[in-house]
Amino acid sequence: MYRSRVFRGDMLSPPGQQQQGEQELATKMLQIQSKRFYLDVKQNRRGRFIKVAEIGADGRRSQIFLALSTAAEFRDHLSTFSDFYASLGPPNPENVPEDGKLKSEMMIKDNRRYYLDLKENSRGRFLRVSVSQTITRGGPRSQIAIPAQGMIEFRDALTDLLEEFGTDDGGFKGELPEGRHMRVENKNFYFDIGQNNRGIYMRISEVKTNFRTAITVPEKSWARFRDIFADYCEKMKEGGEKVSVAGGSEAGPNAK
DNA sequence: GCGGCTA
Repeated sequence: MYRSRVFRGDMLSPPGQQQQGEQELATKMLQIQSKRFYLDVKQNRRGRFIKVAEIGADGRRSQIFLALSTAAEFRDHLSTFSDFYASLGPPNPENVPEDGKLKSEMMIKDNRRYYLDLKENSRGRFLRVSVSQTITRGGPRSQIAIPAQGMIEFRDALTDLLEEFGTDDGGFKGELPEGRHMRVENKNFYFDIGQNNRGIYMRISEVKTNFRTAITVPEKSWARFRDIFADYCEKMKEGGEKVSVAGGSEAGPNAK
């Protein structure tokens, strides 16, 4: 069983107040055995996605993110996995496959790989979903385990959300800002906005007659670049006396 | 009332 809510008003709320322009469009909670799963449909400027959070009985938390298109793929896999699970006999302690993987699938979205493994251990059977290419900065682990008995319930909840919000990831679709050119004395700078499978970026190129170099700045960090730049502008305005810009956590080329 | 073979 699950409970659900849909937020209408939040879709219209100005970006920035929640999670830096991230809106929660709907949420469902399902209790599967000792675990709770939260399925949150969210949206930011990159598009729509579902955050799946697993809360263990002890309060331990892990979560994965799925683009809506990937969530749809996952939903279809869940049907296949639960069919397969239903066809299985009782666990046989003698006949365990390598690493206990009864059935596996993989999904790829941009630079992420999602591994779906139906596994079994002494506690029973479960579907492990793990995500590779994850920047693990002390955050929750990108891996969840759904008890096999709950796969159908999970699929149905996912289906409800996908029926309401569709399977279109949305986000930018080639509507990136125009590039710009700036000339400073004998130097030329170009600002180009691009997009690849890792996301949106700005390419800043310095072009002289026989010299060209460029840096690529992920969209995620534009604001921080701007802040640092602005900070230096301020510092230089204050006068040439004690010019010292607090470095903070932003490391220079010689910092360790 | 869990619990999912590490970094």
